[in-house]
Amino acid sequence: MLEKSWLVLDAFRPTGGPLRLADVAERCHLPKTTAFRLLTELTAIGAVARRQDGYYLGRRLFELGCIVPLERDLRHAALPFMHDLYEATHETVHLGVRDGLDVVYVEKIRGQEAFALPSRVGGRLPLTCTGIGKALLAYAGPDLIEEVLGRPLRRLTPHSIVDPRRLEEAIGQIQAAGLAYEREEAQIGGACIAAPVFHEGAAVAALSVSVPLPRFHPTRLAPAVKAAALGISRALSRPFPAGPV
Amino acid sequence: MLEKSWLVLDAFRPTGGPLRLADVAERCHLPKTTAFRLLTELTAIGAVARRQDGYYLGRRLFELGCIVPLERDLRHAALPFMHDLYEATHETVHLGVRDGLDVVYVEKIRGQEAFALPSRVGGRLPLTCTGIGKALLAYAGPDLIEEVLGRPLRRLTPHSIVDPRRLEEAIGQIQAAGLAYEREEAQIGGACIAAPVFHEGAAVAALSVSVPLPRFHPTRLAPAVKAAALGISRALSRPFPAGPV
DNA sequence: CAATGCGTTCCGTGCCACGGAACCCCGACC
DNA sequence: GGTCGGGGTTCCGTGGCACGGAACGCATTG
Repeated sequence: MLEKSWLVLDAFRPTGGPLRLADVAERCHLPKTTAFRLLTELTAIGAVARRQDGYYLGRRLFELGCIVPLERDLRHAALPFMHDLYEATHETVHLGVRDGLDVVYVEKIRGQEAFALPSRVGGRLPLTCTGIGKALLAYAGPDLIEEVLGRPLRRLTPHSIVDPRRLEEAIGQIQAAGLAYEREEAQIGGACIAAPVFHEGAAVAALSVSVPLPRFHPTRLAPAVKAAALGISRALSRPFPAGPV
Repeated sequence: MLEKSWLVLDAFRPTGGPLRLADVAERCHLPKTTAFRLLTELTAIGAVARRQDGYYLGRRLFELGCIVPLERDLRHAALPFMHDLYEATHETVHLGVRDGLDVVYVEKIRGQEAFALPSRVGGRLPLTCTGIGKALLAYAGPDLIEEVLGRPLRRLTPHSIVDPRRLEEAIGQIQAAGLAYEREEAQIGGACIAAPVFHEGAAVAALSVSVPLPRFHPTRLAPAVKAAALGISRALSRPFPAGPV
């Protein structure tokens, strides 16, 4: 039952709803009755909310989601530096972590002249198609790099890197410079520059600034991104205040 | 099983972990074996993560929590205005909604000289002890006001309003001015000013600026808070872009 | 009116959630 | 070194309940 209930919750990706009973049943490949039963229970629990137009993910998920410690602690450390970076650039600032072969976006400050980006907090994109992902990959160690190079590379745009040799080359450059660049690999018309954030010698996250391509001036952005990432790394090496603020 | 599993997840409030098996069992009043079984399954699902020092809430909750639509849509609309307000004041900016008799904090931008506040995103505080809560209450309609006034009022500090007559008076003032003030009711040494955010004639959220008391100048803050809240209300009356950004 | 599609209820069946007891491991203490 | 206690893990009999097909109720459409 438990596994099925999470299947149901996942059916609400990526928008959180609204879904009708029949939609949920179909997405989960569950009998209608089972889906109904699960939705009813999840609604009682608060993990799902029912409105006139259908079911939505519910507040209880929001409340628990906010206290997931990894992401919470990382956000806590990173947000001041991200705000500084945002104030310096007024462009979209992202913080992401690696989970398997994906970037999971942990925080995002949208730029003033925001353009549509495929990223969202809590969302995932392939490591190999994004600045953050490549920065994380470059410092993830030889085993993971090997693994990634040994698989078909995913493509988000015609510019996405799908040639393992190109990727290997890019990784080398990232390792040399401590910075990752991305041009239209995740989004046509978009570019970004990313730097890894370290904790106890490992790259636990990466920080990026995303820009429309015509406005992309790497040499101008690089020092600010690097400084902010370094600031976060330093903040992460200090102990956290105990308990909730 | 489903209900018990959410009991287990709630055992991780408010910090998200670390908890040992025995802690979880005790908090949930469940037999150790049951708690172990549930934790093991939740770990397999990704809702809980196990580390050397114990169990934590897991990433899957984070990912789903980010797409809970009410909070997501409200954040999306409010964040630009909150950033503007933050840039104008450099103080802590909150956005909260009402759930039952609580404020649930939906977003928070921490001030540069942050001081410890009891609020956190995804957390709850009593309506009657906070600026946001009082703003929400004032526009929640007579039934809820009656209900709240008819119950013992909760206290967070010695300054918290626990006299129904005082609260009623405060509500009247908020309704007259369209602004709620709070002085040391939620936190000794803290103050804030809050304004409601409307959507289709109802106060669906409220926005506040929180300040250490010595720095609290309501007349200076009021126009900015009110303008930002109005901006959010306006943004909420416009249709949203469909799907994830 | 009939058909269709939506959600909801009913209930027989067999799956599995439950949890006490036993077990294993490790660290602390005598 | 042996014992104890506390942490977690495994085992398995039992009865609780998850499951889902079928039936039902309602609204809409042709």
